[in-house]
Amino acid sequence: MVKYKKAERQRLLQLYIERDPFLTDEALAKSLNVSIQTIRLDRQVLKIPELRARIKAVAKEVDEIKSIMLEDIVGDILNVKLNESGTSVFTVEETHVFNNKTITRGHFLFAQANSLCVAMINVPLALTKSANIEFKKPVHLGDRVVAHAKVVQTIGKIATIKVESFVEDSLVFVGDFEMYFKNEGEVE
Amino acid sequence: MVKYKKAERQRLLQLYIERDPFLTDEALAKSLNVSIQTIRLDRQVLKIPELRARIKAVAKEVDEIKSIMLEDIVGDILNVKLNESGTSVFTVEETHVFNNKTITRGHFLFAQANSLCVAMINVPLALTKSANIEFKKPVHLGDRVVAHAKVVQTIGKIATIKVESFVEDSLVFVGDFEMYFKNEGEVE
DNA sequence: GCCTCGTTTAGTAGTTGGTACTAATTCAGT
DNA sequence: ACTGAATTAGTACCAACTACTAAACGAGGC
Repeated sequence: MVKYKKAERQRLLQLYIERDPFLTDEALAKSLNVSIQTIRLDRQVLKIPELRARIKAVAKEVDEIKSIMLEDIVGDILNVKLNESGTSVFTVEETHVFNNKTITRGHFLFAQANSLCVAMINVPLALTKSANIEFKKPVHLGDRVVAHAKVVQTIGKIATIKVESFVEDSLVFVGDFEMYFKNEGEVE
Repeated sequence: MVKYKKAERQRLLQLYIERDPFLTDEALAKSLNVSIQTIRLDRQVLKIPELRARIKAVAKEVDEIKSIMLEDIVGDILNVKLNESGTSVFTVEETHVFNNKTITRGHFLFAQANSLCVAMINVPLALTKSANIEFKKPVHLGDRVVAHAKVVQTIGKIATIKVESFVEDSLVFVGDFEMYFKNEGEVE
């Protein structure tokens, strides 16, 4: 039942809402031991939006994240000549780097290359059979990674694709991918 | 300005809300060319909650999704003997498979193996230098993938790790990873 | 003591996006 | 033309606010 001073109360308010954006003014008023009006004044000066707006913002964020996660593709694919060549651009964001570091986790570079290979094969479903990859240089937060892929050969149901990824002019990743053409309804 | 029949309208209603949960009854009423009351009756029979509840439900997913995405690790890592061996378990969910198919996108299997290799190296930051991987069999939605990793040799700043991933007793993925020990503050 | 200014609280009206309900109207099929 | 289902209209109520005015409180200065 402590009464905080204005500054401390506003600091706590901010903290509480950051920790749990689902708190109503009423709940906040009770836990900070002031009236609802005070909470509203505080929110106003701190420019914290109301509960519904906060929830909406969180939900919008989730939507974006989900749509990114549900994509088959990592990176934006450009200039695909089916069964020939293709290019993909991928910009490294916070979610792609190691915690509190700036170096990109390798599997995103692999995923970009792999996605590009899948997209270049003109069949309903192409699966990666094998890959031989090399990480040439660390890639950092904010880097724009451009992957170039070329089909080297196609024998029967297997295509061999060479991928080279660059940040600016420096080679960061190379990979040889063997892609397998899977027919619809095929038994595995 | 078409008026749909009841069944068709309710089908569309469901579809619209699934595609965009942020639609108000008013907006839905306009696009389906009926009154707000009809939309509310429809929602009631279809057991679709109101806008705020829908948004809230979406927002509540945030913690799970975010924590999954912000993790450095794909899969749960068990039994790690540093610089020796390790095991990781990864269950394939909807987000990991190709759209409307059941086959896992290869880069998640790679990511699992790669994450496990990173976790097994007892330095502040281990980077993948190269990998030689093979996808032996397609992995499906719901499959529980167990990856076993063994350090084969360590020479200087490079460790070689062999990873084998299984679904039940069948080998689905093998990979040889070269991991590079990155010292703190090292220039790249 | 009293005065004052900043802070807090109280109270009112209005908003959004609903629920829950009743009653009236429209439409479709016989 | 009638009937039952479907639709629309209308009302009261709710949560969680915004925006505003006004009153009460409280600590420091003279």
